[in-house]
Amino acid sequence: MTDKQAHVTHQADVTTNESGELMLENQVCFSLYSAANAIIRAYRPLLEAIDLTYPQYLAMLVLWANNGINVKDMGAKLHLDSGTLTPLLKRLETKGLLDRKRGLTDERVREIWLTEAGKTLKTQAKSIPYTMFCKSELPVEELAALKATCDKLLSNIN
Amino acid sequence: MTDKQAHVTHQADVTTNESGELMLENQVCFSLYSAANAIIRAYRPLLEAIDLTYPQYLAMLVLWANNGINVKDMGAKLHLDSGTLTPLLKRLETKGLLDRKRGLTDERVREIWLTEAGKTLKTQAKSIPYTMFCKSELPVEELAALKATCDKLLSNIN
DNA sequence: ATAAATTGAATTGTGCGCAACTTAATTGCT
DNA sequence: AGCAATTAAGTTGCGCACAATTCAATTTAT
Repeated sequence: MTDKQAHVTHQADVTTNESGELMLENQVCFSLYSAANAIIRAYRPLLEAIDLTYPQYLAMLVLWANNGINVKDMGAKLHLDSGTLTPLLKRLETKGLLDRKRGLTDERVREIWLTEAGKTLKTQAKSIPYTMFCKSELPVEELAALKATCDKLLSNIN
Repeated sequence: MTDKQAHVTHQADVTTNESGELMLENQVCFSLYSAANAIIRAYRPLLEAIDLTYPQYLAMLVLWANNGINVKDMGAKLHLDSGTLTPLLKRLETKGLLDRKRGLTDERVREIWLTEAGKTLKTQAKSIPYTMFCKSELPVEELAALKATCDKLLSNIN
């Protein structure tokens, strides 16, 4: 969306906004999109050291806190569906970090259990958040505000 | 990175931070990543009406303001490389929205020129930013702050 | 009890992002 | 002029995201 559109909210015909509403430079969404890409790019060298991609790292974060979680619940936490998670989890299984077991009471669900290697990896991942914090070169307060706005945006949009 | 890490900056061993530094819920980057995905998801129904994806829409925004731009300069504006842009621009060419012409003075460069259909599409795209602004349900000031922080983050990280 | 509806996961297909590499054109150097 | 270095774009390959669909297991309604 375009920045500083308050005056637009008072007119029916948005397209008459002459002050460059279709200019890339004014679009909040583009900034968000580019920043998210840049963040993932910045994570890459850190995650290569433990042979994970950023989405794989997120899945491991969920597992480190919720070992044995199923695909649906992990998807709810990560805002991702089985179309993304199933192949991702298969790759992590191939790496030997987890096992994908069928639920005992319900054959449909897949429970994801960390292997010892998967549990051990947590130690090596501990330094990553602080390294990223340093790379950002932003004050904690601004990062907190950024997170709060992103969380609001996410819940408003869904 | 993890939220509220100020106290961590004063200690050498980051891994001793016991207060959940590896918890998904505290990670600014995850919020940013999820919000960016959600934004693109929210654009989709609007862009389907004009048969564009979000990255294709961004390329069209660049062209509407800079007709005849080359791939390298477009990449600089969008923070994307030729590996992403070449196939994307080929798809837009297939749709009949642009022509990819060789530079006259330098045979290496590709100049991207809008067709009449490509120029015409701008009219239909004009209402999109305001629709997205409404979907966000956030005050203009907060969106402006979000954009400012994202822009800073992007330039600090690169 | 059984047919219908729902649910959890997997599959298929498309389009990014990006690293790594290739190709061809241009520029710089001597 | 001639050759090395650089540059712009394209290609290849991998891993997401996600819509759409499929399939099997479970739940529900009758």
